Amino acid sequence: MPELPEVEYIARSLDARLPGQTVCDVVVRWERTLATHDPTSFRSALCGLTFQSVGRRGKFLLLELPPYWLLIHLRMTGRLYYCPAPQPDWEQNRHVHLILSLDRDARLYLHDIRKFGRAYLTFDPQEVVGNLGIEPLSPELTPERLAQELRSRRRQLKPLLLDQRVLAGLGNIYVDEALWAASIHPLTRSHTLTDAQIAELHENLRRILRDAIAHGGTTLRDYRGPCDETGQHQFSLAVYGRAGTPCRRCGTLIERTVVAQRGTHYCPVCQPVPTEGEETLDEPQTDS
DNA sequence: ACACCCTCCTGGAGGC
DNA sequence: TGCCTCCAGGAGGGTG
Repeated sequence: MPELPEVEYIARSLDARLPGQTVCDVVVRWERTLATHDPTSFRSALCGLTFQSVGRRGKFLLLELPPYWLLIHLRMTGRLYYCPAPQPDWEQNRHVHLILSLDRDARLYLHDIRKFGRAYLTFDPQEVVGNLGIEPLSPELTPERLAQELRSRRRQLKPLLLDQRVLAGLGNIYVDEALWAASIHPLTRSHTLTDAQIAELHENLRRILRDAIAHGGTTLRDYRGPCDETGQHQFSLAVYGRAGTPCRRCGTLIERTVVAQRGTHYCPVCQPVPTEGEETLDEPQTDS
């Protein structure tokens, strides 16, 4: 499932290929892929436009096609595949829902087994990504800013970190990895973290995201880069998908549980369950 | 404010 | 071998 590192890798790869290319034709095979248009208006809006740049915001790909922006969210199983010539296998693939024909017969395919991915065509990207929180790798995300985001809420840490309105781009894999690296239990209440824990979380979160980008992302099953390449970060995972295997730090078997309807992987020794005492101490006031 | 559940989807895995 | 059921989960919506 593409999260920040995978989307960042895809954006960089496409930014080296798409700028200067003009859209010659558009084929929509699954209408609901289009979040903002019907196939006819989508096609007539895009045809003749030229790519200017490709970037990322959270888990959204931002494809600049003046005067429009084409925003793509890959959700669970979405893939973008670029090739300099039409590929019969891809043209006929039943999971290809969108095909852009470019200059010199190049192709950009949107492939999505579960059909959750969405494409948004807009003049103003803020209409789509305006509610996203801070970028985890931005210089603005200092330990102090992270502390402010965490302490202004009283939520379980895992669902908070997954909330795109707070931090933009984190998904299930990297949240589990970051919490393990910082030795924090996923159910810990956000306002109970110490300065030291927040510093650990800040540092490890950013390190893991940078490593994963450098590794071309994590390929567990479906993820591929725009040239069909797999990522390599799956070999560096400490907890995600490792239930029943030894913790890389202490040797205890990694456990899997469910938090906020999401599979959650952690080390029961390195990430001890937060004690109830902290919370009751912190909120002694009761309703009257 | 926050937790919880449902919906969208399909392929893969497990049970028998 | 084959059929059936369950499960994974990002995001948005509704409910309590």
